[in-house]
Amino acid sequence: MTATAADDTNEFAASEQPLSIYELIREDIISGRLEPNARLKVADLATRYGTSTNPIREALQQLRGEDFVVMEPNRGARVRPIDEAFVRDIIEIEVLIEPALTKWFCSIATDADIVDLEAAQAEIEAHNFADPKHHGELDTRFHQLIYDRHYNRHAADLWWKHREILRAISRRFPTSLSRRQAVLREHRELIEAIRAQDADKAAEVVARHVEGSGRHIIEQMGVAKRNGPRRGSA
Amino acid sequence: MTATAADDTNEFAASEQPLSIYELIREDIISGRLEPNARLKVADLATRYGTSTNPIREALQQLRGEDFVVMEPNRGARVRPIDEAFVRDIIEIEVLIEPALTKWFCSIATDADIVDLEAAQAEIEAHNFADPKHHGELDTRFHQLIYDRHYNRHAADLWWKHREILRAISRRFPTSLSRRQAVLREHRELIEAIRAQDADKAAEVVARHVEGSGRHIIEQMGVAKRNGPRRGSA
DNA sequence: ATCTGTTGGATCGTACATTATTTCACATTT
DNA sequence: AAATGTGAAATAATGTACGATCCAACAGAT
Repeated sequence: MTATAADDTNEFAASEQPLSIYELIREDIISGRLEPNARLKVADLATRYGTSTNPIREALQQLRGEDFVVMEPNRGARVRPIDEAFVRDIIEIEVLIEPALTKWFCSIATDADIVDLEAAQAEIEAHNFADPKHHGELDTRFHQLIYDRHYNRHAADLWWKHREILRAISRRFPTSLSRRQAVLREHRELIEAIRAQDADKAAEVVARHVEGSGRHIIEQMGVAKRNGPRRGSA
Repeated sequence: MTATAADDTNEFAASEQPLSIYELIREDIISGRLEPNARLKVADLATRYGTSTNPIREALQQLRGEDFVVMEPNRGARVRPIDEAFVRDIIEIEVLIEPALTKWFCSIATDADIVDLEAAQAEIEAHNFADPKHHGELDTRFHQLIYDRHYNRHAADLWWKHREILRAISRRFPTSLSRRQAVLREHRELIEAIRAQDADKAAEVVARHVEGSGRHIIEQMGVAKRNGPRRGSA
């Protein structure tokens, strides 16, 4: 799979080839334009994307296979509702996988790779969390440098899929100041560990990084829920 | 062995509702009736399952999302070809996930759970690898006792999916005598570790178990390839 | 107020049209 | 004459339209 359409925000999308219906719906789910638990009527989507219903149905089935959509017989499809438990489940898997991927990267990293990582990190620090969405893209690119060339495509794809889901969520929440500091610190620690060829240290840092990221997202979700869905004044 | 497509679903005959097209195709892929890399023409499948093409197309899309089939634009679908690298990738992920699941099981296992595990193990030993397919079912049930109640549904589902793929492959190969011994020994070790509440030991045993299982499958695949490519419908 | 028949809407299955690809005969070239 | 390029027909995937079926909400009657 390896959908390498990572950094394009489908605005200049028409330049290459028209994205498939599947990709369009997927992007709309990840970006939040189609909200979690939103009903997905094939007729509506057909008019929305200017096609007939059959491509919509097939795209939804594929998305169901990827767990982005849930379907009940004769009752249609909905965007997968994402709750704290779901995020926790994904994070627990990533805490296992990402350190393993990182360890291998340590054994093949070159000077050029270190330079790339430092450049990506510099961009993150320069941007300094100004825009949550853009930060998400930069942060994804940073970690992608480490995982993308891994020989285990299955594991890398799994990371990517989880990453997109998490990005879709964290996009809606602010990043606390303490979390920002931790992110920057852990990234720097990670680069240092890789440079020092200390695979165990790098794995430990990544595990802590993922764990902390997940905890932060879950906390933000809890805050958002306590403050009530929409309906601001209290 | 020709055909016998009809009676192969006997074990689940109690199921009242007719299986969906998706489930039928999926079963045919896992059971090997649809061979790896086989071309999947919607028209053929439509006549095969006695329906029109649309349900077939949607089922294939879902299976694509689950990575059971691969599709190229305008060139149709094929059963995912499974090679050694693919198995290795899955095993590497399982080596990470299964120990973690097992550790948690240690903390919640009851006497009744131990009894169930021993009963499942007794069945495996009684059967003694007489029929590869049946052994696969028994072995799956053994491990399922450990993973099925885990709170992390995502991880458990991932295990189940990988398990089905591996079962589909190993079903075609014999189990070497040394591997058989190892399987039984490791299962007993695992039960003992759980009984002794030694989570680390249990995790270590499981990691070794998965690793060995994967290595064995990959070796068998290599043997099969050297002994000449399969006869088959192409 | 609960139950039942009706109605509206959406999903699901079938048939057909369109578009792309593969195949194979045939002509051209070396 | 063998090899290769061309093009038309066959084959199969993709898209569109429509009828059948199922479910949910609602109106009216007991």
